Amino acid sequence: MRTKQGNKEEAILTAAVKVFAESGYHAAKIHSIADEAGIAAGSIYSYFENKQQIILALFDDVWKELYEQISPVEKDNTLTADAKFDMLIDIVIDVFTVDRNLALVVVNEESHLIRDYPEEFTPYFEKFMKSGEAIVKEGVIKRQFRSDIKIDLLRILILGQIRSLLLTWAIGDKKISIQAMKEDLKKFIKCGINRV
Amino acid sequence: MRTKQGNKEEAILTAAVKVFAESGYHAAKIHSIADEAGIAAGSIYSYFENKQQIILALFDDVWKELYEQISPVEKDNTLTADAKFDMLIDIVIDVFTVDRNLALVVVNEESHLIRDYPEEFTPYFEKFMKSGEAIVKEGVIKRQFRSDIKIDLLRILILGQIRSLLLTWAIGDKKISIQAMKEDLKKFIKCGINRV
Amino acid sequence: MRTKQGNKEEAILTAAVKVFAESGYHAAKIHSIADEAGIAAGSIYSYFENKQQIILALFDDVWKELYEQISPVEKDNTLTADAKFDMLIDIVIDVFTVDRNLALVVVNEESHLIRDYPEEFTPYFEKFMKSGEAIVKEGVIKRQFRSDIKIDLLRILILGQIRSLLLTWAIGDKKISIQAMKEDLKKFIKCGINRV
Amino acid sequence: MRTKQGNKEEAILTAAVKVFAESGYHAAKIHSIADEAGIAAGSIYSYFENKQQIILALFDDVWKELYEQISPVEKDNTLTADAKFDMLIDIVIDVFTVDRNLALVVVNEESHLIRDYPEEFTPYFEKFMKSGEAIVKEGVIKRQFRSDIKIDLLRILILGQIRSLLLTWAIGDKKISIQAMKEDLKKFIKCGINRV
DNA sequence: GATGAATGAGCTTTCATTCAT
DNA sequence: CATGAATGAAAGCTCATTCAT
Repeated sequence: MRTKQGNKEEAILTAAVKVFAESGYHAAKIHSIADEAGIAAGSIYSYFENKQQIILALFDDVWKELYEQISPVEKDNTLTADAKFDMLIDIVIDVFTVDRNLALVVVNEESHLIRDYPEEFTPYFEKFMKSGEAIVKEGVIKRQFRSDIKIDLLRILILGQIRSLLLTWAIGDKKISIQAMKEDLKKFIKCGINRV
Repeated sequence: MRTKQGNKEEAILTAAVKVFAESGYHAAKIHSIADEAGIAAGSIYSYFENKQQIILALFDDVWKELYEQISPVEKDNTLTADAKFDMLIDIVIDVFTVDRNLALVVVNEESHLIRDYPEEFTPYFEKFMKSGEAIVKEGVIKRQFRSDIKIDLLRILILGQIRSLLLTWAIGDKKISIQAMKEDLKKFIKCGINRV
Repeated sequence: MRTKQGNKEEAILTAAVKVFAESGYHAAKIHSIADEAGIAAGSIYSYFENKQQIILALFDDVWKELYEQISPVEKDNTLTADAKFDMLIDIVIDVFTVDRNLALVVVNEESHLIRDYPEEFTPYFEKFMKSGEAIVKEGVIKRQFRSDIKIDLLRILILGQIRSLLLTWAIGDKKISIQAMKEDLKKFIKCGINRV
Repeated sequence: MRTKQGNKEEAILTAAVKVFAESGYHAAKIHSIADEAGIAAGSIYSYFENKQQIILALFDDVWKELYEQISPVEKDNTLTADAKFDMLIDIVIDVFTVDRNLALVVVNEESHLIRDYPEEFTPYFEKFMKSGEAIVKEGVIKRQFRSDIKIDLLRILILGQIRSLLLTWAIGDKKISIQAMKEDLKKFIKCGINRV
C-alpha cells in the first residue's frame, strides 16, 4: 500500500497555523491549508473531522504544552512564589515566541472558539490557568505579594497584557525585542508605574 | 460610503452591534442585521457600501467618541497627570460599559479589522492613543510616574488589560462589578502586585 | 422591489419532475433542476429547504390530488363497490398518465423515500390507501367481491400491478395504450387468468 | 471485469447485497462494502471494475440462477402449463426468500439499472421472462388459461405483483408469511377477486 | 495480490450583493 | 427611497477510484 509519507497531521497543523494567522479562522480556506501543507484538500479529512477540529487541535496542543511546562514549576518546593511567577511569564512568552503565527492564532481566535465551542475547547487552558492562580495564591500566603490581590481580576489583567504583547510582537510592525519586553512586563506587573 | 443621515443609519449600526456581538463579524448575516434594524436587507446598501463598511463605521464612531472625550482632558492644565490618567481609564471603561455588545465587538473584532483593512481603519484610534501617551509622558516629566517607563510597552499592556477586562465583563459569565474593577485596575497599573 | 416572476415554486417542481425522472433522485443535481426551471441554483433554496424537500413536496402534491379524487368516490352512496373500484383504477392511472415523468418519479423513488424519511413522507399516501381498502371492504360486504379476499395482500398486489404498468408505459419502449391497458387491468384483477 | 474466481468475489457480492439493501445503491459506500466483506476498499477493484459492475454482477447472478431453474421446467413435457406456472411463482419467491436483502436490492434497484446501463444489464433477465411467457402461451394454447390473455400485459402485472409482495415482505414491517402469500398470489392471478 | 493513504472532481448549500419594481 | 426576489460565486466536504508500497 501507499504508506504514510511524513507526518501529515503535523504538516496540516503547521499549515493551518500559517493560514489561520494570515486570514483568520473564518476566512481561512481548507484548500489553502491543503496547498500550504502540500497535500490534496480531501486528505485533510483523513486526519481531522472538519475545519473546526483542526483549530481545536491546535489549541489543545498549545495549552497542553503550556500546562505541562507550568505544572512541575507550580509544585516545585524549592522555588519562591516570586520565582515561579517569573517562570510562568517566561513559559508563556517563550512558547509563543517560537512561532509568530501561532501567537497570532491563539491571540485572535481563542475568544470566539471558547464562545462557539465551549464544550470542545481544550481543558488544558483552564488547567494552566489554575496553576497560574495557585502560584499567585502561594505568593500572597507567603507574603511575597500584596494581600489585597483579587485573584480573578489579576488573571484577567495578566492574560490581557500577555495577549496584547504577543499580538503586537507577532504583527511585527514595530520591531520589538520580546525578551526585553518580557522582563519589563514582569516588572510592571510587580511594581506598577507609580514613582516610589 | 455613509451617504444618508438620520436614524436609519443609526438603526443599522445599533442592529449591527448586536448581531456582530452575538455571532462575530464573519458569521454575522446582513439579513440578521436588517431584521434587527427592522428594514429590508437591500436597504442597508443605501447606507453602507458593504458589510465591511458597517463595522468600520462602528469603530469610527466609537473611537471618535473616545477621542473627543479624552482630548480636552489631555489639554486641561488644571489637572495633574495622575488625575488625567484616572480619567483616561474612566472614559474608556464608561463608554463601553454602556453597551456590552459594543464592548464585545470592539474587543473581538478590532484586531482583524486592523489587519484586513489597515488603510480604512478609523484614524481616531491612533489619535486617542496619542492622547493617552501624552498623558503618561506628562506624568513622567512631572515626576508623578516612574522615569523608566517605556511608553510603547505601557500602551500595549494597558490596552490589553482593558480589553481583557471588558471581554470578561461583557461575556457576563462572572457577575463582576465593572466600576469596582475599574478602580482596582487603576491601582494595579500604578502599584503592581508586590508587597511594599 | 423585484416582484416574483411567474410561479417559481411550480417551475421548480416541474423541472424537478423532469430531472428526477431522467437521472433518479440521488443522481439529480440541483443545478440541473435550476437550469431546467430557468432560474439560478441558489433561488431554489428560497422555495425549498433542500433537495429532499423538493421531492417530498412532489409526492405530497400527487397523493393529495389522488386522495382528493378518491375520497368523494369512496363516500358516494349511489355507486356500487364495483363501480367505485373501477374509478379507483381510473383515477390513479389518469393522474399519472398526464405526465410520464411524474409517473417515473413516483414509481422509482417512492420506496426509498418512505424508507429514508418515513416521518416526512406525505400522509395522503396512507389516506388514499385507506380509501382504496374501504372500497374493497364494501365490495366484500356487499358480496360483489369474494369473501376470502385478504385486504392487505390485495393492496400490495394491486399497487404492484399499477406501478409496474405505469413504469412500462412511462419508459415508453413499447408503445402501449395506457387506456386499453387500464381496462385489461381491471378485468385481470377481477377475473384472473383462468379459463372458466 | 470479473477477473478473479473464489470466495473473495463472493464475499464482496454478499457484502454488497447487504450494503445496497440498507442504503440503496447510490448512497452505498464502497468502503462499507469492503468493511462488510472484511477486505480493503482498494481490493474490490481487483475483482470489479467499479461500483456499477458490482451491482450488475449481482443481478447477473440472480437472474442466471432464476433462468437456470425455470428453463428445465418450461421444457418439461410431463407437466401441465398450470403446474409450470405454479412452479414459476415458486421459483421466484423461493429464490428471493432466501435473502431479504437480495430481494430489496432487486426490487429497489433494477429499474434504474436498466435505465442507466441498458447495454450491460444481464441478458438472463430477458431470458427468464421469455421462459415465463412461453409457459403462459402454452397454457393458453392448451386451453388452461383464458384465450384473451395479453401476454405483454400479463408479464408486466405479474412482475409488479411479485416485486410489491417481495418488497413488503423484505421491509418486514408487517410480519407476513411469504409462503402463505405465495399461494394466495397464485390464486389471485388465476381467479381474480370477483365473486363467482 | 492486497493494502489503505491519497487524490480531486463534483456536489449541495450559503449569503453578500444587485436591481426590477 | 425601499423592497426582497433573484443571483451566482464560493466554500466545505464526500467518496469512488488510484497507485506506491
